[in-house]
Amino acid sequence: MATIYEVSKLAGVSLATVSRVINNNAPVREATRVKVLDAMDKLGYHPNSIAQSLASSRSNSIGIVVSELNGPFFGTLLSDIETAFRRAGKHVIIAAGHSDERLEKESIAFLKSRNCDALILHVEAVSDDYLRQLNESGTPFVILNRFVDSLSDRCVTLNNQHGGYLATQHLLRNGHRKIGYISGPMWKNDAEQRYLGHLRALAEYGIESKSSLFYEGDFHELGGVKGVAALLHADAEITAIVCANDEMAAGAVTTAREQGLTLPDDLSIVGFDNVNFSHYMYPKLTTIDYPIGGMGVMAARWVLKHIYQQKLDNIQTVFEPRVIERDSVHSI
Amino acid sequence: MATIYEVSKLAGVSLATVSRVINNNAPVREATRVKVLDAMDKLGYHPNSIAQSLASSRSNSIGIVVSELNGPFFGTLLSDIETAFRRAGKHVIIAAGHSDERLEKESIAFLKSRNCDALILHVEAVSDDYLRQLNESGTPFVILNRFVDSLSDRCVTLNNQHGGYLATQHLLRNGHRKIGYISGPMWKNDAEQRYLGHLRALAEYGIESKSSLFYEGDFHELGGVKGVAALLHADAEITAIVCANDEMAAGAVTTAREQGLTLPDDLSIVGFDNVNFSHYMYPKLTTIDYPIGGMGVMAARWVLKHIYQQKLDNIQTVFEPRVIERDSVHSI
DNA sequence: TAGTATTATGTAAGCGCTTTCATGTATAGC
DNA sequence: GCTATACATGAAAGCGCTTACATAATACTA
Repeated sequence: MATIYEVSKLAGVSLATVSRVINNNAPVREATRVKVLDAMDKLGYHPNSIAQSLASSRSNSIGIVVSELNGPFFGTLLSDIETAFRRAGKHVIIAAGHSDERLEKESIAFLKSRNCDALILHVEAVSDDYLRQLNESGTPFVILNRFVDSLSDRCVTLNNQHGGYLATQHLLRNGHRKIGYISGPMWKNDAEQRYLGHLRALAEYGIESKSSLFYEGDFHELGGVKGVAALLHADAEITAIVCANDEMAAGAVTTAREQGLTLPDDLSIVGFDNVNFSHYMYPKLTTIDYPIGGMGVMAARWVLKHIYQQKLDNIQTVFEPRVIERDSVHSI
Repeated sequence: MATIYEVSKLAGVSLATVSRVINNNAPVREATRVKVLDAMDKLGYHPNSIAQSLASSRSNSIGIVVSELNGPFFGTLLSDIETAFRRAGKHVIIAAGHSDERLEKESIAFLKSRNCDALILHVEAVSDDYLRQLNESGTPFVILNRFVDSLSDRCVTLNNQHGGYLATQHLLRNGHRKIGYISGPMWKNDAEQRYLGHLRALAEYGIESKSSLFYEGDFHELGGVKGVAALLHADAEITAIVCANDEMAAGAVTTAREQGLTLPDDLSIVGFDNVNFSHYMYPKLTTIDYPIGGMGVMAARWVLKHIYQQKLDNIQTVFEPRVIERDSVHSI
């Protein structure tokens, strides 16, 4: 592998000059630039990014921690983030936190030891305090889907409460009054917020919430499976269920059908996230759109702007959900 | 950030000794080691991985190129690869090739410029020759889901042909004789192999293949949608369709139902890949299992063994598919 | 106990770049 | 034509490590 030294030799200039044309960060006479470019070409030279990083203390890498690498939700997120960064010549290093405090911390430590210039964090288990502390420690980061006081400018969030509100409102508007709710784990902020939105919609229609209509699931298929079973058992007159994410909705649909119900006639279901399989389902799932890709891109833009000094405007930090009407809600 | 120099100062030893305890690659007296460890602890020292890489010309990073970052298939793959490497203290850099020759080459170039110690490639558009050439160029790599002559020891593949055979055989065994086939793009090796397997099964039952029963799709939902439409139109007596992947199967199911068919009674469908949403479908999809996670892990083991000298045995290079029976096939 | 083999540690030369500072060369203003 | 100013280039000192190679300390042999 050719080095900058050989290029400078061939071009008859100094190392510094070659470096300048590589980085294009200082004036170089056109003729010189051409000489250098030619030499690089002739040698098939590519800068050694490791050496660049060491000398400039910039790794051009961004660490991402998400809960899971698989799953439709994070796939979309990662895909869009990667595209945004690669376009800028940066690369991403990805680690999975598995919604576990220890693993999340480990992932962050790992990424820091990798000299990432910045981190994008979708973490659920670590505390706000930990994040505030991390903020002191040097490595800049932006937080996805979570609002942390005093770090608000680095948080890219969805208005989860409004999403929960919309889901239930949609059912209410379609005439449903006995509405079950299958929640995510309530210790997760987004799960809590979505539920709060649900309650707000109920309240607006003067409907009182009953604990028999609530089931705390796990954000996975199984939660939906157990959830419908429990809900239907507790109150046979339920006509609709909102599931706090699409995976649980998938489990709910399957189980409801297995119990002999026809969907959506006997039971309406609305999901949350608008994950890509939601329209492969039958009936096609009515759900709340979570613009996760756009949020990822926005996080990337934040990094590009604040860390790499690209002049970008309009960093949007709060995103709004909206309902995607498909076939899983029956009007009564 | 503390450096090795400060550690050596505090511990009262030389840089070299500190390096030795970090890397644990040369004898150090126990007392000395303890002194050094203490000093590191006191200073909160973490080695700078960039500097380590530069000095050792080892980046401890592995580049992965896949077609897409989203999609259930690659999610599983990436997840398992990441886990395997992180356990070994390595990290992965991911790039998307989008099944496009230029983008795939670009991704590879990008990863090489990032000084990856090795690459794991799931590429479809670049030629075998390009890969052989790449092999000369220095950066070692392993190829996923593709067999390249003269690089066979670096190829981790699925027996796609056998998969195609199994899919059709399953239908045949259930009494179907008029079987449509929705293929992936035939220029893709796996699509071709699966189709070959299909033909073989047909031949075994003495059934002649008809072009009216074949549709070349795109491996995406749309391919399935158009595929059923075309097939049903060409031959109304079709009783079953094999789709060369689950996404097309999803499109096929939806469209068939929209055309008024009851599944699986009127039409049986089998997919391929056993992607995670395939059992969220209705009817739950009978499909061919593609052990993509295991294959990814095997690729990782190859790298660990050959590049990082871990002593690992049993690198399996060919994986076998198997049928996953669910509810989308009707016996006649 | 001298002599040799081992083990433990230190010295210093890089790895391939970036960047500050100094120097040199054109251009402009008068 | 001469100084002031901007532009262009080079020299050299790192960035924080690893790793020969050299040397010192210890163990083993006869």
